[in-house]
Amino acid sequence: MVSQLNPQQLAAVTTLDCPLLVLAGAGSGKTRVITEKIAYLVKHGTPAKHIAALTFTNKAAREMKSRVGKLLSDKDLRGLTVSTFHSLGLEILREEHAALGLKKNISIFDEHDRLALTKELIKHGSESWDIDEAESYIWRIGRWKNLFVTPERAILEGQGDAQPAAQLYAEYVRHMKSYNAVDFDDLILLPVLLFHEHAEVLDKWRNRIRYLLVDEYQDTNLTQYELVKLLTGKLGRFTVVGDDDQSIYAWRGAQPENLAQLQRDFPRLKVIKLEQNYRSTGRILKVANKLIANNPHVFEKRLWSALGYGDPLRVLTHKEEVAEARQVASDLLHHKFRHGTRFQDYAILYRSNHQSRLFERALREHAIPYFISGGMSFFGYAEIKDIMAYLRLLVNPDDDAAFLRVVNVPRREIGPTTLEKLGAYANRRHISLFSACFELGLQQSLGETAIQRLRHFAEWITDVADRAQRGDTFAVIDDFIVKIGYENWLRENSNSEDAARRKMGQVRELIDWLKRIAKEDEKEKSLTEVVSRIMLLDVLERNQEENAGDRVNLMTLHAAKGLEFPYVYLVGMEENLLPHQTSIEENTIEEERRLAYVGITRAQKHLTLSYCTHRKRHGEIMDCEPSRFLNELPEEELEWPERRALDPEQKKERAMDSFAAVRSLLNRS
DNA sequence: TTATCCAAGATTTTT
DNA sequence: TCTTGGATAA
Repeated sequence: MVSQLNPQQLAAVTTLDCPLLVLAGAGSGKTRVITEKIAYLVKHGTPAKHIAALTFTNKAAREMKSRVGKLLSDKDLRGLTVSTFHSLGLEILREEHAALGLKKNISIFDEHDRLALTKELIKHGSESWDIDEAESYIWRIGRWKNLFVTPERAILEGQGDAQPAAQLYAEYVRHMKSYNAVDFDDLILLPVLLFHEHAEVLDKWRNRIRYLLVDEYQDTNLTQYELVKLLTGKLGRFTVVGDDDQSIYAWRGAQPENLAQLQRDFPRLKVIKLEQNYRSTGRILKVANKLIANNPHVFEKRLWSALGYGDPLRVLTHKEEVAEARQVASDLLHHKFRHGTRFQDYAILYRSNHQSRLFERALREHAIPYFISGGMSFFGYAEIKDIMAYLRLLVNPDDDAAFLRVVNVPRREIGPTTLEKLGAYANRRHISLFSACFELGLQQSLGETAIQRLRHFAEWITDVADRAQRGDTFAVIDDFIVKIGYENWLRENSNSEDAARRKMGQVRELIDWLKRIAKEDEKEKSLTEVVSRIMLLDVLERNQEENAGDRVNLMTLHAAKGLEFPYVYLVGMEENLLPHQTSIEENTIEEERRLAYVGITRAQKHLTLSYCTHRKRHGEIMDCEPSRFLNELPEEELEWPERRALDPEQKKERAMDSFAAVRSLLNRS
């Protein structure tokens, strides 16, 4: 099986004596290299329990697990870690919580909880904080966490305008700790801090993970890189696989520079390039190479293919966005019938989610089945958040975010004023809202009825948590959802009976999902484990099952990374859309170019690009220019009838050409 | 405490 | 244009 690898892939798999960076171009078989390498390691004396492979998404981890499963026996696989960075972080935190001063029942705060906490802190805190800046403070705090900067350092080193955020950061950390909660960034940051401070703990983990593989390495941030360095130590027993041309998450803190940094930190680093592409035709790769050549590169790379040259790429021009959607839909349908393909062979890719609506409508008009990935997160639904908050509260009653979310849902006549006073009291005493409910001192700030209501709620939570702990956890959960009359509450708060039914369906789906997670793997999981596990999962896992069936794929370019389709439509190729307007303003064109590159390299056989000359934006019809990226593609590979001379240079060339043509005609006669 | 209206803002979103 | 959230009135 190893013999089927090409020479570069083989070298990547068998190189064990030095740290290794694999620069894997799009479609060059990087997942294959990682999975084969895990098998190779096991067969050459490293037990699976000492190997860890890290990915960014649960989906990638799942895929990798299943592929390794085909290469190794169950016995050989035992103890292998294939997980996301965040899951590994959670595992470390759970095992080492004591060293960090945390309790075992850790809550995970999502974006929403984070915002709620921040706003709460701003309201009760220093004058220098501005509630309207909440989002930007959060962004800054996240930045610091990703750059491995502690509050102390942020305060010391922060420039004047960063000071309020730095102060808030310190306060935020303090509160999170008292809630026994962590956010997504903490799942990486806290293990790193722990390893820095406790050499013996680090040793333990280094001994456990003796070989580390990292997928999509270009997407790591500084803290994640620090974690990799700590775990692998000076020996650098690792293989990281990445592609700087597919770095599209810099806006989320990813540092593609980590690729180059590796060479400086590990002088013995070996670099192997995978340049043979097994996905696309030669022509598609030529176009992609040409486009990405406009970006600066630390490592030069040139993809090639043995799959034949293929058809020219088409560029479709449309008058406006509705026409674009309709033409793409009918073009797709014609193509399907002419070539006898399946709907699932097609993908429509766009820059931003709102573009999907038009395509949905057009596909429906043509009775074409479709499937949208991404968009609304499962955890974006209020009913899911409510139930999750209840579950979190059962696991960890000190989780204030969860407490606030559900204390009055359904209505328990505990209004904002009561909560405000309770919050102020809890804040003074440095305790959670839940604990505050039981304190005698509360009588000074709150009336008797309010206190009674709060206590009643808190006691009820304690009681349910107790029962869930002792008895059949899920029976208790089913029971409390009925008990609180959640279904009725949904009915009262929905526009229609239909909507209420749908929402209740979602809740049931969540509970079923929880049950499934509790039972997966050999050992039964505790509610704590299930709840934190589910906080790290999202839409994708759910969509996984729904995606069955022969349907056209609709998704953003970000969501398309890692996927491939025989026929791809890359739509909305216009200035201000791709590249996105804000990217133009902030001058982050290179990342937009990579985004276009990712889109192009998804196509196996045929790629159609499309743009509009006019588009309605925020209700107003605007003129659109074709994307600069279209002009960067080699003209001879495109079928673009409407191509107009777009930049002055080309206009000049064009003019010269026709001038020459006329002259040669004249000369002939 | 809840319903309703109006203004503002509108990328991408692995966990 | 459409959604969301804040302010206001009942």
